[in-house]
Amino acid sequence: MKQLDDAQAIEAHIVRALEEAGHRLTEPRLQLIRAVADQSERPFTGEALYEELKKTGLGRATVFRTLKLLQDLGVLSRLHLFDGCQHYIVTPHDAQRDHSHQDRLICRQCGRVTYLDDCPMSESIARIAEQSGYRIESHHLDILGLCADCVETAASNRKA
Amino acid sequence: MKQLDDAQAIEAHIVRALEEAGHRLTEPRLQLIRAVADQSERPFTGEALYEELKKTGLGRATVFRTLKLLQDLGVLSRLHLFDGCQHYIVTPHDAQRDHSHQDRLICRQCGRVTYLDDCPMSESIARIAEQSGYRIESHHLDILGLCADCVETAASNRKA
DNA sequence: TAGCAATTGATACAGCGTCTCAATTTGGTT
DNA sequence: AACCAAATTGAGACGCTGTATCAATTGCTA
Repeated sequence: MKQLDDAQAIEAHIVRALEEAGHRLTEPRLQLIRAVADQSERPFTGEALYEELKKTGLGRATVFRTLKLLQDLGVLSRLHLFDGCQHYIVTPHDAQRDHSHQDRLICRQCGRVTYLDDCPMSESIARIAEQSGYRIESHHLDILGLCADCVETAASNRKA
Repeated sequence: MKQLDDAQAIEAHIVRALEEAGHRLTEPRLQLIRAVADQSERPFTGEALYEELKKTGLGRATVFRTLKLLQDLGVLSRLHLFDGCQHYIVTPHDAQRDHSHQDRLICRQCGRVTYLDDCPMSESIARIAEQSGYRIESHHLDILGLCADCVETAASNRKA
């Protein structure tokens, strides 16, 4: 399983992606990037991020605009959970080159997201393409359950 | 690959699911179910469905309420595409018992959805659980590409 | 350091549903 | 067949998650 980099590395990486794409690194953007990098393993909503950032003066539009920009750059992804589609999360660094897919484990209790480092689908894709006639371009795999920590918590709560 | 039943079978099946769960089969619901069954292989939006059904007098709230009800019963699912999360589609009959997962092929051109009949993940799940420590409960696999028809159309357009 | 495009914030608006509530319909019951 | 209680409906207000507009501001580059 993949460990995400620390907040500082993620921040630097997002900043670089932004500048390489020819966008300006403004104060509001930097603030947002910092907030996002600090949360890198947990999904967050745009609304929650706005609530946090508006204290320092950021506007609603700026928050959502920047989220969209970072999605377009591939450094943020969206999560589609049972209770809605409004969650964002930092895309792992090396998944960004290969836009073709993402495979992740999502904890329904605490929201933690863990990325698989080797794709369990790689061997099946060719067969599925042949059987179905589809020209396959990408896929998304979300595996849902309880992470190790939450399993443990649940177990000890049951005992107590 | 799985062929969905014809519209009539789907309609009957949804009606049965509704009644078995103790809900009433009203005229508005029947109209909605018919409209949905006719579209069974294609995703549709709530808005489009409402546009169609309001001609016969259905209200907006009824349409969305019924969509939600049918989702809760498991006979409708939602699709999360690049351009949003507002698409619904009929869940294949035998995927309903086993709520634990769905595996599907989605054509980005025409929207057609095809369901896999054997889950390509079944062998990987145990290993992933072990390596990650997660207690895995379900998963969603969406494979994106072009369906056979759309591949062909694209090819003949290129020739012309 | 001046200039000008990119960016911002305020605010109105849009898409997709959901809530409220009075009126209607349903399925079961006499 | 008419009655009844509960489920359902439709109209329209509302809510959440963003987007568009536009004047004011800021960052890069000459």
